Amino acid sequence: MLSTPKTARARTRGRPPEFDRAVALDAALETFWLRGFKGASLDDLTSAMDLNRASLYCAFGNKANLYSASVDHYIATIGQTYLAPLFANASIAAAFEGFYEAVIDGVTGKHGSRGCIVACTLPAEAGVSTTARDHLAAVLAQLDAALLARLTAAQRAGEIPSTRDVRVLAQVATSGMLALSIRARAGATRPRLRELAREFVGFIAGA
Amino acid sequence: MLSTPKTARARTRGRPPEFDRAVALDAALETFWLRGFKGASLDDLTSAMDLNRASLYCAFGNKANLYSASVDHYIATIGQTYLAPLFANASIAAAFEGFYEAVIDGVTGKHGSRGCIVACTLPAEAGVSTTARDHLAAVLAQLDAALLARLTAAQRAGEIPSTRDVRVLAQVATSGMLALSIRARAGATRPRLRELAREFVGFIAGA
DNA sequence: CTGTTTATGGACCGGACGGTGAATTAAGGA
DNA sequence: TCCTTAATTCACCGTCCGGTCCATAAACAG
Repeated sequence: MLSTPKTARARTRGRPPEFDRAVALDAALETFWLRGFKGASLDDLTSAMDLNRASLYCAFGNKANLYSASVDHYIATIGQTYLAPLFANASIAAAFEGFYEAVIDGVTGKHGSRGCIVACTLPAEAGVSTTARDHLAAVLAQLDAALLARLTAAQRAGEIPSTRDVRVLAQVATSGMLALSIRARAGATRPRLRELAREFVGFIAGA
Repeated sequence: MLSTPKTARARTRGRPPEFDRAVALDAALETFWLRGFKGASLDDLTSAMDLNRASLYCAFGNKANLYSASVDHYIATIGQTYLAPLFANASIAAAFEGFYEAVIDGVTGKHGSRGCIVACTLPAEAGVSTTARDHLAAVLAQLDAALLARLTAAQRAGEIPSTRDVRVLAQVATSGMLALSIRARAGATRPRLRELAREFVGFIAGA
């Protein structure tokens, strides 16, 4: 029936929704983040989102779509807070210090150390779902690209030798984030994570 | 009834098992590796292990124990093939080249790119199960320790400056493995993984 | 042989799962 | 006002889930 799952809120016909899509996605993200895709039941989701099953189904299609939308929501909100320091700092060292500090803040949140939903829950699904695998690949590529942009800028500014392959260096920087995420999930404390982050910054900035 | 789940195969009374525990664990590992803990049903497991539900339950207790045993089995078998090159190569660079090459071989196996069961399926469970979280922490610490042993040997041999903190460097080396694993799960090809591994070797060996 | 011990095969259980249908309600359009 | 559209409520469905029970089979001890 509905070809597009109402992404744009185009018309104002019919009964208006009683929920805020962004707020609902926040709650879904929280749930998936902690429990993973398979571990989050529809009961978990509807109670966290304060939403009826039918409403959820009408708004997001099904559980897999909701998970996908939650991951995208994560990228668009929390993920951006990770990237913000990159271009808010002049030196490449300060930029990546700020990046990793923001990441550590994100993966050791107020609700406990949950890591990152991408690094900690998507890979499990990627083994059985090709769409999850493609989603994981796309997110990694997106992160690589953002970090690469900052690195190339630094290289043009002479902060990084032109002999260095910044494309691979961006992947190393992404690796640091993945590792911080998994270690946070395993219970590592912030000081330990900061030690690790500092080492990555040293490598990237060429200490 | 049974206080100990028959870990040691002590006596030879009663009907002998028709299955080989190691072979059964191999099959369980394959299943969990691909599908994750929640994604692998008992039907999946029993058919892969060619084992009856009751036999499985008698031998391993329950699904969570079987998963835990599978992860340990992974460490004891495949994990060791990763570590073997570390001490089989004289130079620190060659040692870690061999290590990452073995890792890449493992995470891009003949059954497709599945990454590593630890990096790709354990973190998802660590969000809801404290035993899974502790298991993840223990495995990471174990890997850190193994890599640290090689690094300290290299430092004593003068290959690594004494000013370098090899403890953190070992965590960096582990990070490289985690990243290779997740990227393999996302579908990265071997040449791309080798590029990344080479950069980590340069990082560690101080190229 | 008989009794004991352990593994096997297969049926079975209660519950949780993802998803659906029908009736109701609230808004805009004519 | 009446019709259309869309969101909400709630009960419901078939299936799959992890786990258990029981009768039977195969080994050893006596």
